[in-house]
Amino acid sequence: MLVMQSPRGTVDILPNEQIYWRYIENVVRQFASQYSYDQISTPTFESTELFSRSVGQFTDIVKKETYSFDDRGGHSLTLRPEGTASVCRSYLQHGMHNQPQPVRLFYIMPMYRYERPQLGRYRQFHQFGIELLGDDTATVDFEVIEFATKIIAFFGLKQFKLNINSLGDKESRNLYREAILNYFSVYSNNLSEDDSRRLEENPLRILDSKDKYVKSLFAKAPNSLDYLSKASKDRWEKLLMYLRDSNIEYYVNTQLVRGLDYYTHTVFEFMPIDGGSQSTILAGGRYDGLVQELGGPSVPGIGFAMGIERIVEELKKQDMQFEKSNQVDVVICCIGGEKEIRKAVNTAYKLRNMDIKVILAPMSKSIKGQMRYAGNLSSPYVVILGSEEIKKDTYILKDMIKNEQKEIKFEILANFLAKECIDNL
RNA sequence: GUGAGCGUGGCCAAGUUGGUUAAGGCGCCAGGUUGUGGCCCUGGAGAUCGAGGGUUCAAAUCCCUUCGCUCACCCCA
Repeated sequence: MLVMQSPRGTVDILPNEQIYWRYIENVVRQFASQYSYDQISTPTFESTELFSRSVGQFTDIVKKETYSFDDRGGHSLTLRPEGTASVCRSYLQHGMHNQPQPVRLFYIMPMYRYERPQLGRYRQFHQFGIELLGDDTATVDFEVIEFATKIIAFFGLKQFKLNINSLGDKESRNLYREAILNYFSVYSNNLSEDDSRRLEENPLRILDSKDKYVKSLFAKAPNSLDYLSKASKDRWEKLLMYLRDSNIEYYVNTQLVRGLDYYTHTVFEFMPIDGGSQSTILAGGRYDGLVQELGGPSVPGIGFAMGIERIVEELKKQDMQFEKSNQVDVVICCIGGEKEIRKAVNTAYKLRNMDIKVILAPMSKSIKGQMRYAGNLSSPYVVILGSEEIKKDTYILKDMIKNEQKEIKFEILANFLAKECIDNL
């Protein structure tokens, strides 16, 4: 039946879905503008090395989820699995560290991850994200979190709660990693395959485990906040203070660790209270070592990414009313032959010059078929042209809602339509 | 990558102890007298039952393979 279909994990965004996308994009752009973020777009593919150096070559994302290939020149390229690394690369490449700091950027771009598809999880998906580079004070941690909070609230996603945690700087993070490793190693014989693997490769990830036994161990497990250096602890407390001052609701979740290696200090995530699996809708954090890791100066950064497909899913649940964006004003129907059609074509041309949204009904159909077509488009008006009208140089204007029609001259028709359709511009 | 469920015309779907032309609804198209939509009536197009192979006299219904979707893991936005 279907000889060709879109590759696994990819979807067509059909006309009736576009409305959600346009809406989200508009909202997001408005927020970006309010917070003074400028848009950046980076290439769909980058040198593979960019991601292994930033995201981390031992993370699952890089290890088993990238779309990588060699180009004809033998360079290994990778479809970007996330946006932060690319933005940092661009920041460096174009010397944005020489601009007044911090630099605020946002993006809306497709991302690629080779994963098993599920609802809300695709191989090509889209993210809106912001990055703030060149300021390491807690004030911008607050700003970024505030931005995220406002956007989530704007979309009416009340069931999503802000979870935050601090991983500390590199040193604190390493100390903590050590502590986790020691603590769980004691129980290593009882760990599942997945969990022992995690413990070996990326100990912090074990805090994400859904295993009941492992979860029971969390209670007495080392707490990341206890391993923060003085400076880390200080910024963490400031951030919480700022949040409290603004009455931004947050939940300190010391089990919150992220899957990308570059995160330091603040990490946060919007998760639903009754968490399903593909349920995180927005997540981010600070990445102070990243730019340097890419060969640049030591530039701190913080940002977040929001999954647009996941927002769309949520909006669909809300039963939102959108205006039909492509509503035509007038459909022109013909009764007769070439002469009538010729005049109809020219009439459409003249009305379009006045910015009226007008289309011809399909001329191969009978008048009944043409009217049905106009009805299906819920066109508020129909103009009918027949031999009688040609003779008198008049037009029949039918109001499809009131079910009334009158025969008028072009001037009157044009003036009327111009007036009626003015708010559709 | 692991485990489970599902896959019938554009959409929603009946039908599975294997057996004549694979229901129905929506949508689409055309008519219901000569130049007009929406309601109603009538008719029509459209499915090699996801694909490939096998078992059988006979399969949408059984078996195998494969593709896709969904769910739980893994992971993550």
